[in-house]
Amino acid sequence: MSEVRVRFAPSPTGFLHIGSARTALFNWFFARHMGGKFFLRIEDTDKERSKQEFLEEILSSLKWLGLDWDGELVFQSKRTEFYRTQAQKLIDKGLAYPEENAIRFRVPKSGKVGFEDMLHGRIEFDLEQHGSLAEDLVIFKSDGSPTYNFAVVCDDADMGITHVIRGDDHIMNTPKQIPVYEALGLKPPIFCHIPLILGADRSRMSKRHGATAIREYLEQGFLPDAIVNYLSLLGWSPGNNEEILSREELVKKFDLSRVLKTGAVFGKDKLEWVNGQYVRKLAVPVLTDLLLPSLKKRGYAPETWDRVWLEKLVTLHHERIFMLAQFPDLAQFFFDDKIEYDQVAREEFLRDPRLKDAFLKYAQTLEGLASFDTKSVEEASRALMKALGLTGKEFIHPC
RNA sequence: GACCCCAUCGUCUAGCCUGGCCUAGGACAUCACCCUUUCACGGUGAUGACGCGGGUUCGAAUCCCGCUGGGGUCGCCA
Repeated sequence: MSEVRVRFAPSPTGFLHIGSARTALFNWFFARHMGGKFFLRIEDTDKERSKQEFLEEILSSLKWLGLDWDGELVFQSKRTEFYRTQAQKLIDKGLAYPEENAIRFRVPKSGKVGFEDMLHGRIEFDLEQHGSLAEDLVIFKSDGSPTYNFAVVCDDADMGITHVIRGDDHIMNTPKQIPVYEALGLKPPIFCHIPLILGADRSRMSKRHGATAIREYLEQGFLPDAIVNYLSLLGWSPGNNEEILSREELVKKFDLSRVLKTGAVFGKDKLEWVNGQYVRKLAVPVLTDLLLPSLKKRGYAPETWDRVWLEKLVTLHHERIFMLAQFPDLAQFFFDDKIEYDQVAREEFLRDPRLKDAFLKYAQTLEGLASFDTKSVEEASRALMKALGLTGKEFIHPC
């Protein structure tokens, strides 16, 4: 088989959505696994909604996830002449016609249109009983730009795309695109419609289900490798019980034919667990560097703090962090003396009458220590604890 | 509504193609216990699923049909 060529084709009309990222990821895995090419095409034919900031956001999110692409970016907005040439071919053949300022493609009105989907097998549509397929397809809008369904066909063929891996919300677009391929005398690619990522109510994931933009996960302190790992497990599995897999292992094991046909609910609990697994694998100096931004965001200036001390602090919390942004809350007592005490904790832990003189005694005990080191502090603490008749929990929380 | 897709624990999934090894395995979450002077990490265990009904077969989670349920699409948006 010839070289595999796939593409991810986002529209710069919003941030990179977690679902789109998963589609991009599966394309990328497939390309890298097969030793093929992964291209990026920017579908910016909607002049109103396409924004430069969104394009930058999408590209930086892809880079953050480690999804590198081959070749130059392809901008649909720069290829209008190409689409126009293609449309003219159809007009010349009598397969398309101008209507007002738009151009419509004459779609076949009877018979069947079908295709062999890599995941679903044969999917077929009966044109006579399918309402939305009956109307002639607009391929050029009256503002002079091509429509999605037309530009996609022209580009996928022109770019030599061999496999179109996209969300299954595109299944109904496929019977619109296939006749265009045929009319243009082009060979359709292999289609593979993968299920969408769902929210808790099993409808396609959107803002009301929680964070959907990749950048939000970055801000909350998720690690890109963890996101990649978690996303790869949504709708796919290596076939055994392995769950924590490195990027290299994923590329090696990824098999498009093992992708599930069922939509998967995005579960933050498990993502957090996966992220925690990755956090624990990090070396302390590396983790410390990753923690700096969250500290700065809180208004602290960690770069002025003693590095050795900071790393000790990070070591102390290493096992507790599952999202980087938690750190300032977790460790605030060590670097912020202006914090408010926890009212609930106060009620829960300070009511015990046995604690009455505990603070004073503890302070005296510590002051009387010959040397202030881990061993003697611990021994003195244990002794006092025992003398007061307190358990570890009763003693540690208040003191 | 029409068309299309889908259907294993609460969630992510293994098993399904190539029926028997499945009294359905793993993970997250939950609960209990262990470890631990707190929390957390780690360990052990518990709860928990083949949507329903018909077939086919000696035998079905696995194959077929129907039903039900859920989702998606019906733009000069992409």
